[in-house]
Amino acid sequence: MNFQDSILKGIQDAFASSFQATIPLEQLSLAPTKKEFEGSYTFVVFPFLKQSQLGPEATATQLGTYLKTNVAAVKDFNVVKGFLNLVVAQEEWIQLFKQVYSSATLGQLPSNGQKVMVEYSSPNTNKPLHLGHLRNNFLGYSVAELLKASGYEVVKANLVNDRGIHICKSMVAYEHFGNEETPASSGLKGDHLAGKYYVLFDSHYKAQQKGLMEGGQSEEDAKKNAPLLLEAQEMLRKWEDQDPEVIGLWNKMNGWVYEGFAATYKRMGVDFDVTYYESNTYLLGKDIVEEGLSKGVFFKKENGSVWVDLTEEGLDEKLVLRGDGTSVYITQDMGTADLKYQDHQINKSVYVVGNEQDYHFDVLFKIMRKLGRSYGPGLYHLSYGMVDLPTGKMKSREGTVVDADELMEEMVATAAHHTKELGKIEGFTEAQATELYEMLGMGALKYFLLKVDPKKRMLFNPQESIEFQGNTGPFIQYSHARIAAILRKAEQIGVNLSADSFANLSELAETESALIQLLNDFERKIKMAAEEYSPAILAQYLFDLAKEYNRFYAELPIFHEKDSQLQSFRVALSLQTAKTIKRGMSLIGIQVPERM
RNA sequence: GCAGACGUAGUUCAACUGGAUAGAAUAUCGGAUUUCGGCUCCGAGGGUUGAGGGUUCGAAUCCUUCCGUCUGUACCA
Repeated sequence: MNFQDSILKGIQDAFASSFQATIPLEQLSLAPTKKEFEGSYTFVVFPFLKQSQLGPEATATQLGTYLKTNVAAVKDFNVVKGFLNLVVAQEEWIQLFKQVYSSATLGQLPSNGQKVMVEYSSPNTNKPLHLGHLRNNFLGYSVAELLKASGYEVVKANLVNDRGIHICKSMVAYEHFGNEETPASSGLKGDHLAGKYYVLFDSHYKAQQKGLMEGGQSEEDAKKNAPLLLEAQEMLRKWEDQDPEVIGLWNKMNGWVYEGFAATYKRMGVDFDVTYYESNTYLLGKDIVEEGLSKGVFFKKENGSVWVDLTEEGLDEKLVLRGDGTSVYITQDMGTADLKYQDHQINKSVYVVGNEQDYHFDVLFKIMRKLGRSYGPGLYHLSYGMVDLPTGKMKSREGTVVDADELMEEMVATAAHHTKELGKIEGFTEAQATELYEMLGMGALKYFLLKVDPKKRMLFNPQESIEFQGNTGPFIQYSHARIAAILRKAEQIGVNLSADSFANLSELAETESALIQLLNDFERKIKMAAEEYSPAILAQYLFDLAKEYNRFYAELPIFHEKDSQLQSFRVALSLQTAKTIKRGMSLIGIQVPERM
């Protein structure tokens, strides 16, 4: 039991003895004290005035008096209005630090026996990934890692949209204009090659429309009748009939795309335990429609189409199967939800998908719950906001998308440029330098995209994202490298790092206890970030930790400290901070260097 | 039209879920350092939390009415 728990227990006892009131422990909580006031933890008494039958100040004072005499950790207290600020005894901080310092499982909570699937990325195979996908992938990866750290067993899944009219468009264009071009012959990454033909399709399609309209057709008709579109539709039919030639081309082009994606994923540092392909799942879900009809969850209209009535839940009636018996989007999603459960017996299922699909997932989850699925309550849509550019909205058709590969390349190049300018890499081999640039460039990018609350729409500012100062990834990476330098020196001169070496320490500076307080908060933050599916919570924490460390570093000497206990303690504190930063950054997918 | 999300220093974001004088970063201005790393640290200015009303001891947060921005509302995926 650490002293926070003993303080809470003390408050509970104080209510019992001073006010004859029983308050469940869950209702009591401590907040960190604002820095303008003296103390480390604050208890807010307002909510408990009914139990105390006294005014706020009197209640707080009575509680404070009780705590000071009965709880060892509480050295002193002060009362401001209804806020009881508690000053923690120095020895308690040192005790707490020893506890944190000796933990063998830093940043890993015990298993909770639950299994969760996190589906993210989910690309289309007709074009390369862009900035929006970066947010999706970084979020998905990080949330999966956070869930793992907070005790879940995690399955990372990718559902690839590898079929449909958009893929056929790329294929049709390739047939017309491809001249047997391949990634090898063109020097293009496979996904970029497919994307090139998707764009070509669009421009030729538009030209045909224009021609038809000049020939007298309405815009609407021209869109429907353009030969290229008809060809793509015909190709989709052939694909569904398993036409060998079409399937052959489809396999060939998708193969190129997967090679391209593999390279992109590798650089992004994300991975998957399972990959689902829509070409395998798009026919699923029809049996669920039958099930829903027999359970009375769905109903049939005169033309044979099947619907679900969600008006009681505040939504509309929603189609789940067309009149001709063919599937719609949500039909296969129902099927895939069941498939995921059959394959992995998951308790929870997280979908990392943009917020333009809020309505869709609302409907899907309500249906699965109505059908009584055991995993129904565990369905969660991690809905994230769009990424805007300073120039305005991203639009693929207008060519204002930011390509993921290009952006990553640019970030790494900028990191290289910055680092060379600062000239801190003497002694690095070429390979080490390259590795460092990669770490810094990707760290800057990931941190920039993850530090914002996922739910919120965010602005991507290219200039600001590659900054190395302020609330950035490289600032935190720098802090780690700096501590690593200290640890190297400590080892060299043989500083004793065992907890015993500072056993009799009794005086701490304020920045030291503040650091301990932060270090102790690590696992709570992991838990919070996992529960809210928000890597931003952890990112913010790591920034605060790095800042607090830098303050400590600026204020107190380490190797110039004469007292060997203090010196050992400060190096140990540095070590613990480095470990925490390293582990925390890994949970948001960022690596930290030993030197930079 | 209907539904939902959002609106916080010049800018980009926080605010531990209703708590204290709304905090960081950045930019601007001023300062520090015989130290183990000047990508560091300290300080200053900068706010009617879109507007009004309500609930509460207490509201950026909850309710309500406006205003603004965005998304969704396909027998598309």
